Amino acid sequence: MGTKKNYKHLPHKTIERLSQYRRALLICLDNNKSHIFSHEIAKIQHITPVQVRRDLMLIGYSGTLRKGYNIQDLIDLIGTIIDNEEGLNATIIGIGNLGRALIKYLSGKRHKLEIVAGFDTNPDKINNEFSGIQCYSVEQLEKIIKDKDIKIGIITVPEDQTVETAQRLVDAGIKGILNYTPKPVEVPEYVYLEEYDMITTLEKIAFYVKMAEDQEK
Amino acid sequence: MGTKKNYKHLPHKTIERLSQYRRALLICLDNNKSHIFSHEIAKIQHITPVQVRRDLMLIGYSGTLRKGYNIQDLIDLIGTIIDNEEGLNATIIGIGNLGRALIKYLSGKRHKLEIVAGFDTNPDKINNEFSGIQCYSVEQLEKIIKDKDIKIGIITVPEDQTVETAQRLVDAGIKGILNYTPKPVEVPEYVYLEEYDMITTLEKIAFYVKMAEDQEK
DNA sequence: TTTGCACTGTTATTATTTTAACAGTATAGA
DNA sequence: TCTATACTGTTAAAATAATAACAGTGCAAA
Repeated sequence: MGTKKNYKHLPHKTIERLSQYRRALLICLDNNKSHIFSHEIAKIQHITPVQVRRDLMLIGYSGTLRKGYNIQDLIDLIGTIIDNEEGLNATIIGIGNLGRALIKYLSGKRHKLEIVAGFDTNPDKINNEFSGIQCYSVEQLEKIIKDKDIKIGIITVPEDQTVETAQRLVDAGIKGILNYTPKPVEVPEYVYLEEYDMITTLEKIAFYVKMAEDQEK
Repeated sequence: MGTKKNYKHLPHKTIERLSQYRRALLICLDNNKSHIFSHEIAKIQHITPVQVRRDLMLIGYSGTLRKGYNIQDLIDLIGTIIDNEEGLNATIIGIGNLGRALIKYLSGKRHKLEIVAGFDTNPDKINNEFSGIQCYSVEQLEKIIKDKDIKIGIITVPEDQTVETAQRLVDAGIKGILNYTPKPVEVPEYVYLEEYDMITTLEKIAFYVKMAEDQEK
């Protein structure tokens, strides 16, 4: 009777926060802390302690009264929930400034989630390494994705190549796409798609800054 | 009785979508379309037509039956809502790969929201231009922010400089901060803060890819 | 040993966001 | 001129997410 927790029904927001909790916990671990209180996590994440406790309740983790949560245990548990046990390989298509920033930042950070290849059309970049990641010609996209069992594709190509790139990724059997270009793409429902346009975030901030200023008057 | 719409109470999610609608509308405008249906916008944004119509209702915009929404008018209206009439200046601190990617992408895209300066500590970068944006020494941060009336700061510095950078921005009188580093910061409540960690997005995708795979079995 | 305190864990409530239902209407075609 | 169609706009309902309320508990100080 495998009564393994059914993490499938965790709220989307909780998933995001679990990732953020882990990030914070890893920092605390580096600082030689062994336990942490819900209100400490909450402060780092700019949320309430209740929300932290509620999230942890949902994943079935119990802390110790007056001592808080064991940091290492919690990191491990979050890992079993959001990480793929066998690891998951990702690739970045478009080794421009953004692509290189991502490679540099992501590589080596999470051993269950690795960037294993980059792609570009520029001959100066092809066959070079960036932060230890090999850059291939996009012509080899399908082959490398298959060979290296890549499941997630991060699109950082110039806007006019976005749609074609996404299509090739889908055809190559990719399961998740993160599109950092401002051009929206369409994918079959079996591919998980996340689109992030930096200008949207910026405009949102601008809106609330404006609102705050109007308030003052 | 200035019954100007009170956009202050628009849902957060609607604000985000308005920015995205405008992005999509601008593309359609380039393609010489004059009108667009709610279901067309919806398809681009991967949402339902109902949600589009509801958002537009909230901002008080009316389309034409059987003709849809006038693209230019809608772009203009969204502009009056999310843009600051006098424009809003922003700056990027940290002209590494990510900073340069942002400058290149954002500069010239929205005339009411401009990157007007960059900052770095590297002497090779200081006093150079990147995509037309002047890079200054961080030593001049406070002065330039005041002189150029900068309201929004985008942090793309190395992780260990995040907290100090945020503090200086706050002290310099910045009103909104977008933190792209993985290190969370604290700001007073009068500063609007948005934090974005790319690894969170990626881990979220990994989670749902994993879920989909588990499903198959 | 008792009382207050500082935590966790859970249920209940409220707020927010999305989705559904449907009323209204101009156009096109019969 | 009647009817079906293809839209918009609005209200109602449902789903999701956040917050509040509070019960439980063990330590610590008196």
